[in-house]
Amino acid sequence: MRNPQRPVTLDHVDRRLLRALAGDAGVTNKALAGRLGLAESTCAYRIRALREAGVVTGARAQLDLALLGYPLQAMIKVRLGSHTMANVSQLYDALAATPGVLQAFHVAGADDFYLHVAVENAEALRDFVLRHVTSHRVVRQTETHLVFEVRPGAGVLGD
Amino acid sequence: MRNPQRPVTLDHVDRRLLRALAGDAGVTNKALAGRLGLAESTCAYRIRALREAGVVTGARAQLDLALLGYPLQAMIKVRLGSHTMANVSQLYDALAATPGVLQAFHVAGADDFYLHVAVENAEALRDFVLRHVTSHRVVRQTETHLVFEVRPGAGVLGD
DNA sequence: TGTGAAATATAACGCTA
DNA sequence: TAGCGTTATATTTCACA
Repeated sequence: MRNPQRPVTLDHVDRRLLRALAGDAGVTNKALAGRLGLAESTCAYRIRALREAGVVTGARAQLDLALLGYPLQAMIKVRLGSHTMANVSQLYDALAATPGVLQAFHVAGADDFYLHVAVENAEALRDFVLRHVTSHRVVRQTETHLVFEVRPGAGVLGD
Repeated sequence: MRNPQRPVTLDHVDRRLLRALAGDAGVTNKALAGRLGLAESTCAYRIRALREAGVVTGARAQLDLALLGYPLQAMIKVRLGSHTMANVSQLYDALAATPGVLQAFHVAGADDFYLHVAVENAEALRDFVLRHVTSHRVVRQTETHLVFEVRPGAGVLGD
């Protein structure tokens, strides 16, 4: 690991490696090396270096949420009535830890949090909001928007 | 692969496997089997079955965006002036493919898209909005909110 | 960059409950 | 049907030249 504040300098090969790994972390070193025209040993070395530098922080499996029985997604905007540090961070912890929450964004503006959630159906969504969001005293208002679709973006390195 | 519409039935072991893989896709089969108390052959078999069932769709490396030089994140709400199918899907394609976009949400409500983006600094954020969002004719209005922090949620399986 | 040894993954098999 | 243990083969990883 390195100083997490100072940006790392990457060359073109690093960028291509990161792009490839961001798209498919399961790719084998052999395949990657072949695709980029590197020796396998070199490719493995650079990937390890990127990991040790902290640029690659881990890998997560992507799940088909609909197949798992959670075909409905929503974005829930949460607005607080009180913004003491303790209130905000405690609620943030609680919301992020609630099953069904895919991501919790703490944002600036009129709303405080955006919760991206996946649920079984409309009824489960209503229950989620009532039981796990508005049930917190500090929550003053919520606004729930159905998510038609989520797409992975090009990312900071482009595609 | 299976019929992508019909939910799969998972037992408790499958759930634990998916939770583990969602948190760290890089874990070795040996370690996973040991942790869950399975034979390595059984563990490998079940993981492959989950993959073939389409439950696990892939794996993505997580990058430290600040270390890469993109320490600033924002959520940009995008509202269109015309909602023909062609307009919407074409803009969606263009926005998702724009470098800097981490995720693009197509949502119901007054706003049409939420763009989660990462940029170098405030100036880059302004340029992003002007050059890649409001430059599209069909975009009527945008609203940009700084993202203080993003947390991975517990996910549909809990943590 | 290349090499080689150790660790690991993969896939197939038969056996069992 | 699912789990287990065992094979053999392929692949990855890592230290070193």
